[in-house]
Amino acid sequence: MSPTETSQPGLRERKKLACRASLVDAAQRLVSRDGLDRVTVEEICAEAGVSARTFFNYFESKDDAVLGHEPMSNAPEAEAVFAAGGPTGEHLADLGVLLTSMFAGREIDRDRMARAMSITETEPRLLARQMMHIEENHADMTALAAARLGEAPESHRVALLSILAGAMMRASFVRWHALGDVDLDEAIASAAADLQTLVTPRPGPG
Amino acid sequence: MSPTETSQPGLRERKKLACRASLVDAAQRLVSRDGLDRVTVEEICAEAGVSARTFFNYFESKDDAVLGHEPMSNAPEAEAVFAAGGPTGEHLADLGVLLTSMFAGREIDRDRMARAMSITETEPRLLARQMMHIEENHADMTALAAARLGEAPESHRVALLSILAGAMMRASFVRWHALGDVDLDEAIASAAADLQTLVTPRPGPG
DNA sequence: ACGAAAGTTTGCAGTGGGTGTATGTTTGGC
DNA sequence: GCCAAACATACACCCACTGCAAACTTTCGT
Repeated sequence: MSPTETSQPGLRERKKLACRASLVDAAQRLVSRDGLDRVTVEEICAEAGVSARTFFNYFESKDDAVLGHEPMSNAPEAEAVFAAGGPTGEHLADLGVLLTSMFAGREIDRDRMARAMSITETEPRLLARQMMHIEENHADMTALAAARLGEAPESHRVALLSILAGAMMRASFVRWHALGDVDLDEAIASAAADLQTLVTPRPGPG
Repeated sequence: MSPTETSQPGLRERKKLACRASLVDAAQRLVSRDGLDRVTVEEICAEAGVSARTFFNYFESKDDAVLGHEPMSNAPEAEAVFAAGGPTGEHLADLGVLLTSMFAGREIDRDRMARAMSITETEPRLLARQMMHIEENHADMTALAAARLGEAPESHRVALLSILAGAMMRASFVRWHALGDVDLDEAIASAAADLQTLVTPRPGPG
């Protein structure tokens, strides 16, 4: 048998990926059609062909399955750059660069992410869940902000920068989804730029 | 019988208020002691002396009871000022003023709010819930932002300003809780000011 | 190729949050 | 005192989610 290049990660691994993907797809399809709380986990599982118990081996909650949530990857080098004063030196722009790096590696499930955003627009609960996931990195982000500002993690300014990072993340996603088919990078960059003009004093038209 | 001035709202109303308060107190006390998901609704109800079904006549969820959540009041005049270009003309500062007005009328349950913040620090789920409540006003805030910027509600900049408002709100609460015994107004104002210096280009030390 | 070891799926039984409904019990107006 | 509206309660129920232990499947050493 010729070794297929996709079989590199082993059969077990591939099966898990497939199962996970089919659960996310089923969840998104059903919820798009019927609404978040008119779809039960059992229905999703029937659609995907696994048992309900297995569902919860993959996801902590029904909501997570709809969002297709997986823990966010971190980018050590980009974080070091940001902590050291960032590429440009301006907080907002550098925050944008940092966010971009965090999502560099995963061009895979773009459509799934887009569908999650769509559903989120009509299901506030999912938004809360998303922000909770952003918050999971709050500790890391706070450490990063402390390093960047050269202040203690308890500093008010550090907390502020950390919260700002979360807000930028959210704004970027919203914009990315609104724009339709641009790269996430562009959405992040333009959100950062617009935010900069918004908060800069005397925003004259010229 | 001399009409006591406190009996103005009627007995029924007073009883409801008392019941609600005692539920919040019981929830906060038990959760502080044992943790959010080691306390059942039944325990809270036993402590407060009401039935479990009644609990859900007051709160949509256990989490809401712990937060003591009630819908946010709006301040029409302050909103008009903000929409018209705000007192100072700078977005961040005016956002601060607006937030302050929104919380002007309720000095009542300061301690309950403080306790909710404390518990939230160790219970991420509650944070998500809080942000969801902030989000309930998202539609209003978006309309307000659109008026202020003179742009359509779908505008990117409008979305940005609206998200920024949410972030400021959160930052203010965090700061208010961290500082201990300052007024909410001061916390909001100083958060707005710090945020301004953070995002202003070339933040030199002098 | 065989079998042990490690990893996964599944059924089952249970906890607890949350809701609809039907039925008392209070409150306020008359 | 009496009636209607508001409220509390009990009961029955659905479903998300969890721990446990028994299958089953991939992997790996030999």
